[in-house]
Amino acid sequence: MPPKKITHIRREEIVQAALQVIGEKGVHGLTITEIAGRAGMSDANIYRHFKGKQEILGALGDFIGEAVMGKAAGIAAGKGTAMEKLKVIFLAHAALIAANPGLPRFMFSEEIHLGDPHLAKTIAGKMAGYIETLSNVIAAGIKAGELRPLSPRETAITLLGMIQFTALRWSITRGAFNLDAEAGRLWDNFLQLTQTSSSPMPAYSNPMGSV
Amino acid sequence: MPPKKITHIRREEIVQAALQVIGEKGVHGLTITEIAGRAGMSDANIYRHFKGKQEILGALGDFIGEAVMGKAAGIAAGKGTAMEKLKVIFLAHAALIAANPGLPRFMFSEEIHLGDPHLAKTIAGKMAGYIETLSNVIAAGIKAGELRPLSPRETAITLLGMIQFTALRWSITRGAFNLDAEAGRLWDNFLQLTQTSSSPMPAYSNPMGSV
DNA sequence: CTGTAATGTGAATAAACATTCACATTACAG
DNA sequence: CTGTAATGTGAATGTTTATTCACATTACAG
Repeated sequence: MPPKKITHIRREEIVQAALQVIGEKGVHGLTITEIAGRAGMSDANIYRHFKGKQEILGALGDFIGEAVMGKAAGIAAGKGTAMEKLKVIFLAHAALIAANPGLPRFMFSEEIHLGDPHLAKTIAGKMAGYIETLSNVIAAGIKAGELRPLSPRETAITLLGMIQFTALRWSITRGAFNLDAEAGRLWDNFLQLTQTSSSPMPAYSNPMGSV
Repeated sequence: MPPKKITHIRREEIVQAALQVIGEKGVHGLTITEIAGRAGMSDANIYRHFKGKQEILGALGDFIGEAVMGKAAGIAAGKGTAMEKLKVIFLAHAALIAANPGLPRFMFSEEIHLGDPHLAKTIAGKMAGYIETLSNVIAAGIKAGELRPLSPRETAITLLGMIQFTALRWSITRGAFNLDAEAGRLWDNFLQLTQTSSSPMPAYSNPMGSV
C-alpha cells in the first residue's frame, strides 16, 4: 500500500529516527518498534534495510562520529588563532549536544561500550582522533605564545572533560539548565586558566544554584 | 538447606554483588539471576530483601554516593593546604574508580538517568554536593593565594570533568590504560593551569599513543 | 505488457527477564 | 519444647523484545 523508497533513503531515515528515539528514551528505550514507528514503517521492514539492531547502532555511531569530529576538524583546519578555534570548537560541540540530546546518551551508553566490541573500538578511535585534533590546535597555540606551556594532550582532555561532564549533568537532570550558557561560563573560566599573562578578568557570579 | 542470614547482612551482600556485576557486564547486564548467582542465593530470595530491582539500584546509588562523596568530604574537612586536598581527592577518586569499574558504569548509565526519576534526582543531588565540596576547597585556595583568581564552581567542574571523561575512555576501552597514571598526568597539567606564578615545570612525555 | 527483484506488511516465534507462588527449613521467643 | 515469623527454594507466569516467515505490492528493465 504505502509508496516505496530506495534503501539508501530508508537507511538514513532509520538512523535519524534512532537518534531521536535515543534523545527521548535513551539507548535502553531504543526498540525496533519505536524506531519503526518514528520512521513511519512496520517493524519487519526495518530488516529489509538493516541486518539487525546492532547494525543500526553501528551506522548511528558512524553518523555521530562524522558530525562531531567532522565539524571540529573543519574548524581546526580553518582560519584564526588557536584560541579562537578552540572556542568555536568548544561552543559548537555544546550546541550540537543541546540540539541532539541523543548524542551524549549514545556516547555514554554501555549498550554501546559493552554490547558490540567492534563498535566500541570504532568510537574509541574517533575519540582519540578528536583528542589529537584538539591537541594539535593547543600545541600550535602554545608555540604562538597564546597559551602558557602546557601538555597539549592533557589540556585537550581537560577541555573535552568539561563538555562531557556538563553533558552528563545535563542529561541526568533532563535538561534542567541551559547547556550553551553553562558552556560559555566554562569557557570563560578556561580562558583564565590558560592565559599566558594577566588580562582583563570578567566578574563572576554564580547564576546556577548547583546541580 | 543453606544457613540463614538476617536481612541486614543480605542487603549488603546483594548490593555488593550488584556492584561487581555492573563492573563486569554493565547495568544492562545486571539481571536478578546474575546478582543472585554472585551473592550465592536463589533468584526468589532476592525478593525477600528487596522489593524489586529498582530498590536494589536505589540502595546501590546510596552506597556509591556515600563512598565517593564521603571520602571527598572527609578530605576536604581535614588538614592541609587547599591544593594538597584537591590532589588527594582527585587521585583518591581515580583510585576508587580503578578499583570499582562498576562505579562509573553506574553513574553513566541511562537506566539510572531515565529509569527512575527519584534515583536520578538523588544522584544529581550528590553530584551537586560534590561540586560544592570542591568549590569550597578551591575558593579557600584562591583566598590563600595558592591558585589564581578563578571561578570556584567552574574550576570544580573542570576537575570533575577530567576524571569523568577519563573514566569514560577507560570504560569504553575496557581498561586499556592505567587509570591512576593517567590521573597523575592530568593532575600535573592541572597544576600548571592553576599556578599563581611560575614554578618548576615537569617535563612532559606522551606515554600513551592515544585514546 | 510482463515478469521479477526490491520494498512492504501482519502474524508467528523464541528468548530473556522480572516477579510471584506454593511449599520447605531455620532460628528463636515464650 | 513448640509454634511462628523470617529466610530459603524450584517451578510457574506474564511481559517485553528482536527476529523470521509467508504473503502482498510497487517499480522498472526488457
